Formats: sequence, C-alpha cells, structure tokens
Amino acid sequence: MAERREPAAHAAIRAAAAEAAADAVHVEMSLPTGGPVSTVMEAPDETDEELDERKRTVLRAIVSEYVARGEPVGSKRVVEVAGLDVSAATVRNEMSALESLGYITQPHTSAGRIPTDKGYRRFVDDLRADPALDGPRRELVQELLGGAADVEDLLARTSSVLSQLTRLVSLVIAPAGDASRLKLCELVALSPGGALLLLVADTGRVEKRSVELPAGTTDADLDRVRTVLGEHVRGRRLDDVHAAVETIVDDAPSDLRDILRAVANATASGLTQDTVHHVFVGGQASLAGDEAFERQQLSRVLQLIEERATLARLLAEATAGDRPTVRIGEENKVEDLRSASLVAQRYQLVAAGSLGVLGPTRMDYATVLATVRAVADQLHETLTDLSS
Amino acid sequence: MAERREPAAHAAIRAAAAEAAADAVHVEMSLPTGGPVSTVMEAPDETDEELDERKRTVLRAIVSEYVARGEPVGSKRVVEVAGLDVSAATVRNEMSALESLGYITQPHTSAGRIPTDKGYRRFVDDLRADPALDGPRRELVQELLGGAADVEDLLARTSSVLSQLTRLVSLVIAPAGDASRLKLCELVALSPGGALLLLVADTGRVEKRSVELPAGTTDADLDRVRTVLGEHVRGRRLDDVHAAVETIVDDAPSDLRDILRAVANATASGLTQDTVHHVFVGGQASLAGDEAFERQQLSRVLQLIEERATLARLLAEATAGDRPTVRIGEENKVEDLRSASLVAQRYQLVAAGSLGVLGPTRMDYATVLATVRAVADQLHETLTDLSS
DNA sequence: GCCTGGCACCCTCGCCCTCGGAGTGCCAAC
DNA sequence: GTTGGCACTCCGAGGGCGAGGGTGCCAGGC
Repeated sequence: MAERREPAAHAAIRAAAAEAAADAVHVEMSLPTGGPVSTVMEAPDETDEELDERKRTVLRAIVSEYVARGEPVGSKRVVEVAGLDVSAATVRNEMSALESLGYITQPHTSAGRIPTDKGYRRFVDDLRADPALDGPRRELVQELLGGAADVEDLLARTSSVLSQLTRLVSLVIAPAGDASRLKLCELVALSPGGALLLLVADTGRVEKRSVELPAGTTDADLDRVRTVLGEHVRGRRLDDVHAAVETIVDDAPSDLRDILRAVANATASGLTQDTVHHVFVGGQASLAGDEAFERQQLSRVLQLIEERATLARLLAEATAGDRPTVRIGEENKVEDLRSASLVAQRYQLVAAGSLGVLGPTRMDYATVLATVRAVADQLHETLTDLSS
Repeated sequence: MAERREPAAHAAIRAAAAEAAADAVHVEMSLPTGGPVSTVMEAPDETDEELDERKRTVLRAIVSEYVARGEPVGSKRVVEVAGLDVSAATVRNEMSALESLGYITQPHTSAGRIPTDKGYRRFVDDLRADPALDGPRRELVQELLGGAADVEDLLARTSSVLSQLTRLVSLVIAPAGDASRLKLCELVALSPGGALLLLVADTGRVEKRSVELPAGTTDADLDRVRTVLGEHVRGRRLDDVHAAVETIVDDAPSDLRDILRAVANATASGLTQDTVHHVFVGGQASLAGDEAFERQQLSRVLQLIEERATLARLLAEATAGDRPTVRIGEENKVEDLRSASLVAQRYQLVAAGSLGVLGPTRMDYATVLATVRAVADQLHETLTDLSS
C-alpha cells in the first residue's frame, strides 16, 4: 500500500547498474552497426525494397552515431563508422536519396543529417534479429528479480531495474485482474458510518474500497453480510465481483439490502479498470538529466506520467503481440509524446501485464529493446515460479 | 493500493487551480511588500535589531521582486516597488549595507541584487504575521478535501491540491501508525508455501506482508493461527504488533510455532518505520517547468524524490512544531537540496503526519506558506471529521 | 552507369569588437 | 542623513569575420 516500496536491493542495483551503464553507449551489443568490421550484406538482393543494402547501412550508421553523439552526422563520419568501402561523395548521394525518402533530415542546410521518426522506425524494424542483452546485465536482471517476496514487490523491482539499466523512465503495470481469483473478501467496520471492503486476490493483490454504511448498521449485520459475501464472492474473478454482488443484493434479506447495495456501489468503480491505475514508475530523474529533451518537452512528458490513467492506457494499448512494441515520436497519438518514444512489451500470456520504458526519440533502441525484452522474460519467469 | 489513485476531482481542480494560479504571481496576498501604498512601520523602533525598519523594507522588496521577476533588482526598482520616500542613492547605501551583512548579493559587479539564502530566511522570519490564503483558494481547498472517501484518498487529494496550488512538488506523508489501532489481522493462503498477512488499522490503512509458510502447513493450521493472532493482536497499536506476535510465539502450541515465527518475521520490518515509505508526491512536472532550476539541479532533486525513504525522513525531521517550517537552500543538510527550499508542516497533533512542498529557493514564500498552512489545517479538520 | 575527387557554396559557431543600458560606488553639496 | 551627479563596470545584443564542417554538383574515370 505504500506508494512505492523501495526494495532493499535498490542500493545494490544502483552501484551495479551504474557500472553496467557506464559503457552502455560504447558497447554496441553485437549489432551490425558497430565498428568498421561489419559491412554485413546478409541477403545480396531484396530488390523490391525501397532501400538497398547500402542505404540501409548508411541509415543504420547515421542513427546509431546520432544516438551516441547527439550531433548531426556527416557523410565523412558515416564512411568511417559504417566501414563502407566507398567515398564520402557516394555516401552523400545515398544520404541525399535517404533524405528525399524521408528517413533523415538536415537541421539546416549544409549540416549533417539526423534521423527522422521514419528513419528511427526503419532502423528499429531492421533490428529484427532481436539483440540479446549481454551476459552481465542479464545476470543482474535475473538476480534482482529472483528474490522478490510477492508480486507487488516484484513489480516495484522490475520498474527499478528497467529504469536503472536504460536510464529512461520505466513503466510497469500489473497483470490484469482477469485471471486472478478472489481469495478473501472482508468487511471491516472502521467508524460508525463507514467500513472498509477488502478484496484479496490469489496474486497477492489487495484492493480496498470505502463503504458508507446505512445509519443504524450493527456489528451483527456486518457479520451476516460478511458471511453472505464470503459465500458468493470467493473464488470469483476480480472483474466478476461487482456483478456477483449485484445479484446478491436482490436475494438478500431486506435488512441487509442497504448494506449490500453500498458494497455493490463500492465495487462498481471497475476493479478491472482500476488495475490500470496500478502502475509503477521509475527513473524520472534520468529523464530530466537527458539532454535530448528540451525543457518544455520534459515538463510535458512528466506531466503525462503523473496522469497514471492515461499512461496506463497508453502502455496497455501499445502492447499487443508478445514481441516488444516501439512507438516512435509522431507515432504516438498523444500530443505530449511527440518527441518521445515508448518501448513496451507484454509480459504474461494470460492475464497479461505490460512493461516498458519511455524516453526521447533519440534513444539507443537496440539496447533498450534488448533490455525490455530480457526484463519482460525474466519477469514472466519469476511470476510463473511465484505462483506455482 | 494503486500507486496513486487519481481522485475523480482532479479534472476539476486542474481547471480551477489553473485559474487561481494564473494571477498568483501578481496577487500579493495582502502582504506589506506590495504596492507603493504600504510603507508599514509596525513598531517604530526595535533598536537591538541588526536591521532597521527601512533595511527590512528594502530586503522585502528585493525578495518579492526577485521572486516575481527572476531578475536581479536594482536600487531604482526597489524605490518604485517598495514605495519608499527616499532616493535611489539612499537605497543603494542600504543595499550596500545589506550586502555586507550577507542578506543579498550581486551576480556580478554592477548588476542588481538577488537575495542570498540568509536573505530569504530573514524575509520568511519577518512574515510572522502568517498570511492567510485568499478566499477563493481557501474554498477550493475545503471543497476538494471535504469529499474524500478514506484516508488514503484524502492524502492523495491533499498532495494534488498542494502541488496544483503552489506549482511545486508536494509531499504528504501519512500519519504515523502510533495511535491507530489494529482492526483486523488476517492470514490468507495464496500458494502452497506462501501466505499474505493483512493488517488493517482503524484509519483505513492496510499493510500487507508476505509470509513464507513452513512446508506442510495445512489450512487447519492457518485457521488456528488466525484465531490466535486475532485474539492477541487486534486493538493493538501498529507499532506494537511485532512485539505482540513475538510473545505469542513462545506460548503457542509447538506445531504452530513455526508459522507464528514466520509471521513475526514478516512484521519485523518495522510497521512504524515503514510508514515512512508511505508518501504521496505530486507535481514533479511543475518543477521541471520551473525556470528557477538548472537542469542538473532539477535532475538531482527529482532523484532525491524518487528515494522515498530519504524524502520521508527529511520531511518528518523538518516538521517539529505545529507551525510551518521552512528550510532554505543551504539550510538543507542534504547536498542535493542546496538549491531548493522545503516548506512543511505537521498536520495532526497526535500521531502527526507531515506535508509540505519542495521547490527552488526562489519561490513565493508568502503564498506557499499560506497554502501549506491552509491545506494542513483543512486536512487536519477533514481527518478529524473522518475518524469521528 | 556508377563511383569519385574536386570545387564552390552554405551555414553555423566561436571570437572579437562595439555599443547601449542598467546598475553601482563615491563624492560633494545640501 | 540624504541627495543628485558622475565615472566606472559589466552584461548582453548585435555585427563582422574566419574557420570548420558539410553539402551539391560536375566532370572525369573505371
């Protein structure tokens, strides 16, 4: 019930992750964008492509170089970094073509190029051979998520790990209540006119709702209601609870009806829907430190983050399949995210929750994708262990 | 249990507060710093003072002008704004004196003056006639805090109101568990080896703890433990729970001992201490939008905010008496808050919680103090209503 | 037909300089 | 003690200049 409990492991991760992240920019994660070594030409011809292999190489070089350095990258640097065996002039032609195709753009005439959203998109799509997270960090994730006490704690840790490894804002939403079953339904009298309805799911999730009791409710009444509720509600799915209570109301003895009605009201504010608000966020400070964001954009994004409902909806929408999803800049429907990218993934097949990170469009997609994926996998695994 | 539930009223407050805040800078809150009207001289002589009345007036003018405009303020402007009946040259002399006393400083030679931390401190101390929050906003606070369903919700709203009205980061920590009594103690089996311990206080606070059950624990065992716990723990203060459980362990039938031991372990991680983590934060976006913070400072402060434990400790420490406390810049022991100020107040006399706001040293102390105070009072009142 | 070196051109950025404005400190006079 | 006056300082905006980096294009070569 704490807003976000800080797992004991945080101190540990901070040290570890800082170390790991220190070289994050330079470690190229065995991607073909790296040093002059890899002029990879996997399939010699894919003729129907808009971009031939060399253009793609150039684009890759521009994206990764721009992400790393933050400055527009010129033809000369592309040659160096992509290890192409052609002259800068040739690359210039390619770049010119890439520009008219909308993949890159110039901040001003006679400056280097920077990727457009479309360029990032293409870059990300070309990463289809999903890069794996490197060993040390993979182990770190495993270690930190392994020792969680309950689901709540686990998700908090997950959020922490994600943000520390990516240095972006991490988002984790709990699995939807659909599949979880109600273990306990309690009604606790707090003050004369008010009680607290407690719903506990088998995942360890606890929902509480205030119930306004009708005047004159006695403890005995409450006992009876408790029994009735216990009988009819236990074992149900969370999103069934409201309906279940509604049906009881009518069948109940008339003197309990008012109380049950109050309980029904309390459960009305959709238990499923409410899951949405149950979102863990971490790493907002890193976002503030990121030079890639303008002051105003930063403020907007932070504001959006504070509106948990919107945020959760976004995240849920973004995670359709079971592979990581990337929403780049303008691809985000939300105005405030125009200059941001979201990398997200579902993490459970049934009753899926979602997790992801949010950062400037200028982010290291390869590493981020690898991290999100690894964390989601590990979370999935730990969850499975935990519930068995 | 949602990280922070967004009260339905948020949309409403957003509109209302925006309106209210729009003129916040110019409305001078009936302080004697305002227009040329008020050359207030309350007590004609307080001779032992380091600062005579005129110096104080000058200081007041500098502080409020600097806060409002964000630029160093010169002697000429002081004359205008403070409505002093002397020439700029005279004011310059006073300013020179104020500077050598350490109340104000020059960003560079031949620029206007800006307040030092000491200057702000003095300004705040001179506000002893606590300014009251103006009518409309006072009503807004009342309205928004009045309709809270339970304590949790109330505190979330409080945090929201505070940050919206001040446009700073708001902090609210829940009342310490000391005085609240345990209403319910439940043990719910979730998986074969694990259970969930639920503690419900009469304030509506719910604590949950994972309990690792010894192998071979049966449902019947759990029932018995539940009964034992119920008998001995109910009605206790939250911070007594652990001790209470400990004593039961020894007296219990040997076959229950292991389970009770596990329960005792679960309650060990101080229930009082843990309260500390229960902190509501709002308005981080406003902080990012505030020009008064450098990028790096901003990041540091945000980072500190993410460490809930430190934050809560700070807030708790800062709120000693029952009047608002102000910690300005260097007065904060924490390195990362060197360029920030904290305005905080306790909000209940018994089992006090704390609330406050955090922002750049260059903040409108008068308004902020008034707001913090009004919100604390209202919160206190609503809490009293709620628990009666 | 594609690649390349060369070249003219463009734009930014840092630098310097200048100039106006704002503010100060000091002084002599009231 | 206060004041107007004055010289001085410093910042910041604006303009000019040169260097650097980048481009686009072209003509020639493979």
